[in-house]
Amino acid sequence: VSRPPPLRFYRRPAEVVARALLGCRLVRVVDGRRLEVRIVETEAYLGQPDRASHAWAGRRTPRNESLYRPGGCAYVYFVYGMHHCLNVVTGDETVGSAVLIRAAEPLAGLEDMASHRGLTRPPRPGELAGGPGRLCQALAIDRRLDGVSFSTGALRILPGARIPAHRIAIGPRIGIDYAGEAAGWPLRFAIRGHPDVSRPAPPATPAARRPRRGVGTDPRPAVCPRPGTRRP
DNA sequence: GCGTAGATCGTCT
DNA sequence: GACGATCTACGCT
Repeated sequence: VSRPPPLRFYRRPAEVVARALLGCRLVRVVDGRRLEVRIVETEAYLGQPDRASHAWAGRRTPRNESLYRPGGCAYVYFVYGMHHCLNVVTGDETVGSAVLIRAAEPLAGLEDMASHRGLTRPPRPGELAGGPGRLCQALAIDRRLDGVSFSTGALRILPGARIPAHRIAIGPRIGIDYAGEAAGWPLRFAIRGHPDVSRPAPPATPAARRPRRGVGTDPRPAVCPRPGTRRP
């Protein structure tokens, strides 16, 4: 009944796609078994102008080659000697931009996901796919899926409920303190208050804001390039 | 609840 | 030879 989004869905600026992917479903077929999750947290990486991006300053190596493909395919990389991270490539093949899938809500195949994660006891909220490394482990995603299309095959994206703006929390990205000015850019998107989000979301209204860690509390300047512009 | 350390290796300098 | 777009266990409050 629901088909993959058209390729033009992906061939837009990364921050637009990052927001649009919230609520979409991710379907993984492995060993003939179907695993399904709903995307609840994403981060945009803008490519050349973005110091946190693997394509910063036009960097291009065998590892990140998939970033320089047209939007709509996967970029999977290996970090910290033990974890994989899944990205959705965005824009056209000159940009090097992508969206990191940070967290998802398990919908189907939870037993298999728990098994992939090495869990014996019942999973607590966020324990199966709350975090980029956990998500990849739960869905058995590794470098073998680097470059595959999200429209066909073993890893698909399907449309989901559109998340209204007031349900979306926006803040700086996680784990990129080395990125200078880009570290403060508001490129992390999450469904506000969702239990599977990898870190706390801010209060619903600015008036209710209290000192707290998480999306929306970083004091650094929130400035990032507008789509199509460049920055030194 | 919070902060910190250690794991572990592909990749690029 | 250094360093991660991370996760977990552990110690302390």
